[in-house]
Amino acid sequence: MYTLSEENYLKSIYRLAQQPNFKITPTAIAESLGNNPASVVDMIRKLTEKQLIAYDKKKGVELTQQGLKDAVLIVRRHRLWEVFLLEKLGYHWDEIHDIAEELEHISNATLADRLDKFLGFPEYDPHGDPIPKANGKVPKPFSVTLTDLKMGESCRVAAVRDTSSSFLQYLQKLDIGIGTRIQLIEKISFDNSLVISISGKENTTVSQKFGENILID
Amino acid sequence: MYTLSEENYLKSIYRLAQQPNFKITPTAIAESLGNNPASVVDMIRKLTEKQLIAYDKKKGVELTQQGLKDAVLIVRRHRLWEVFLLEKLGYHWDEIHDIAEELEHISNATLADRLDKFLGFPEYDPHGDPIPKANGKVPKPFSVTLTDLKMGESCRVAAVRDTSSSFLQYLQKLDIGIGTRIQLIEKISFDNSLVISISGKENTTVSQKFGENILID
DNA sequence: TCATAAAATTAGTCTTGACTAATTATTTTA
DNA sequence: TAAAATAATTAGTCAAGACTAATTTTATGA
Repeated sequence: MYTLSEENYLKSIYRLAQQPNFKITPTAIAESLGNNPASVVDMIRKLTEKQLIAYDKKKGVELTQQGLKDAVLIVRRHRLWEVFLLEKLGYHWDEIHDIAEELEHISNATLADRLDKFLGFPEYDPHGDPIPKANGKVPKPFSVTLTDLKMGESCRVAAVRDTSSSFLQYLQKLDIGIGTRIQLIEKISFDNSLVISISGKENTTVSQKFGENILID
Repeated sequence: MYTLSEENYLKSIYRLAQQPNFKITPTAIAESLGNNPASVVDMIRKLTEKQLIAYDKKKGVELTQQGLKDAVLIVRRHRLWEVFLLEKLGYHWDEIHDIAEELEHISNATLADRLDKFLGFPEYDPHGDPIPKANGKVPKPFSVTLTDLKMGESCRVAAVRDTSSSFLQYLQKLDIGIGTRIQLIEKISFDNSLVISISGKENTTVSQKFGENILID
């Protein structure tokens, strides 16, 4: 289909486009890929020529219909492989992302669909992100975070926003996974820290940033 | 680990080294990869510097201990993925090679071993080639072919030598797969064609070349 | 053994996708 | 609004890994 690089740019642009009202600038793409902005400008030119994106100084970068379709397919593959790695091969939460980064680029007309079937058509990946369907439809993502809870309320962890391994390892340490029950005990108004009870156990304090990265049901 | 290209060269050299008494020349490598000999010379230099191969004009190219170890691992990954694609995802015999060519390059310390376990530690891949073990040991390959059968004898198909999709598709047409029973009815002395009965059905005539590519038990 | 063919090698080029440094645009902010 | 800061872009470079064309080595066979 496309080169490794092209696919990574498409995916990165797709991910950035998930943030509502966010203007996708060359710098933003550069940061998300760890590349130099100059390199990004080159690739923007290339992808524009291939009609996968449109770039307008005012609006920033946008995926075209074709670009969106392709990006969604890459994300679909990534998330399906994550499910495979976790459920079938027994990897941990924080190990699967990097491997899926490589697996997602394997292109074969029916691979994603066969894998999807083999896995039982999962709707969400192990990080709770929605897995695009074969027809390109994307299940609704979770959007409420821990910080939206009211005092005393409890919830189930549905997904996480940050997927860095430092965050995922922190979660592991706190014994938090998909489905874990969390109750909000107190909000510290000084810095919006959250005092929570995990699975009914003793209270733990976490930062606002932490809370914003926990999506709940 | 290494670049895509480096890995492909290693694997190609390993495959060529399987043919006994075969001198691995730049031209041979070039042909097996579909590359230009000039490109091969460049890569021979590079791999020699990395101490993965040794090149001697008299002896040709040989894998060093390290090179052999790495090549075996790549072949291990390739063959394990082939088993996965056939057994778990339901691909056909002739579709899996090309996909495994991509999957084999995914490097993660434990991926091959986890996959191996998940598949039940298979000894041979769907083409009947031995799957190197985690410790680098390679199960004994099959070495007797259809042409070694005596008149009237029958056998089981254990593997195939040629893995081109034209051959594999021909096999599919003849309804021959791993495990299929074949009886030798007659050898035509003129051109060594073989008259065989597949799974006890009516007789079929195949060429000597065909027979040499069917490994049997 | 010498001429010819084949193989190996060298030299130089190309493309991809990165980079740095320099320049130009655009935002901020004082 | 002008100066300063930030962002975007251009120009030029680099490495990997392929190529072609030319040259040198090595084999082969008359």
